[in-house]
Amino acid sequence: MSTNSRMSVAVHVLAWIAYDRRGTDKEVGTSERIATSVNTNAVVIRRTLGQLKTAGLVEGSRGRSGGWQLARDAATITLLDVYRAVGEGEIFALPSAPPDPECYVGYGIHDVLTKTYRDAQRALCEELEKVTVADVLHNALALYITRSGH
Amino acid sequence: MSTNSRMSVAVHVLAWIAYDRRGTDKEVGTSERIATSVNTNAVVIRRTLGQLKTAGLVEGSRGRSGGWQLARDAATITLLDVYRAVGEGEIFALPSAPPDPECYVGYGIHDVLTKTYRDAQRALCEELEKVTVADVLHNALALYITRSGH
DNA sequence: TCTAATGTAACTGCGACTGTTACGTGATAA
DNA sequence: TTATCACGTAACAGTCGCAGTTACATTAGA
Repeated sequence: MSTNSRMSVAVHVLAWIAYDRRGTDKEVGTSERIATSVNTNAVVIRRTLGQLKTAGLVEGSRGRSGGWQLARDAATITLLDVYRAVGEGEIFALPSAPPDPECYVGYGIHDVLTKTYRDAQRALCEELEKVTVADVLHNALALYITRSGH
Repeated sequence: MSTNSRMSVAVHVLAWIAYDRRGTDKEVGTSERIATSVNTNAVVIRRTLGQLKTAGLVEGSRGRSGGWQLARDAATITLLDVYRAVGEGEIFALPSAPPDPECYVGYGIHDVLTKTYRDAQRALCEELEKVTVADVLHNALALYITRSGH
């Protein structure tokens, strides 16, 4: 499957912002700094942040000392929110060319598949809804502490 | 998301083969005939059938009067079998470039995401497992009868 | 007003998928 | 035995989406 990594980038970005940096020299979350952690280009981060902003998950301010903040508490942002924010659509695609309507099977197959896919995707979304950005951040930090020896 | 339509094509193909054509002039299921119903090229169908064959879902015979048959009863082939047969991989991808290991968040984020994705995908697979090729065929035929007036 | 950050257009490179042609291989009907 | 028919697969083109990058306008605080 040829999926994209926007979901992963978005969650990383949100977890990064959620991490409390008060008292450090990197207090302000800029696209440049976030890009360093994600290891990509700042424009990629800004594109993702634009989607998260449209979805009401983050707030950005321009100009000097601008940057990004969460619009809601990290514990209230689920991965389903993120999934929808980054515009992830259908997991399964129907062929671009419609099937032969004269064929007994072809006539209704697309409608049947559409319904089946919808059910499957609902199950996926319910699972994503169980996990919040705060969970992800917590688990990531736990790994940092237990594994890296810092 | 930029998914492919292999899953849809594969299910269509299996449902087409599962449909009982005894007594008709189209008794033998060839890639050419199946392609007509799916409205695509026969080679595309053969590629898909090759994967289904490898997975043990269909059996093909070559030569004159060759064609395709199901290797198992349609009621025992689930959409999860198909999903695996066509080599659908991960729904969500991680970025190709690894995150910054020096960053508190970047250090463990990929492992956390991987686990979360696995849980979500498991839920999806469980849903696909509930539906069989026989179900799809049955529902598609029902639509043909109730809607088309045939 | 200088500086630093966002917002976005535009372009490139890359890879995956679909569709197509072509041809070799295998098996059977005649 | 041979002609026919269907699979198996390589090879190629066209399309599309994503990721990365550069460039520049816009915005707003120090």
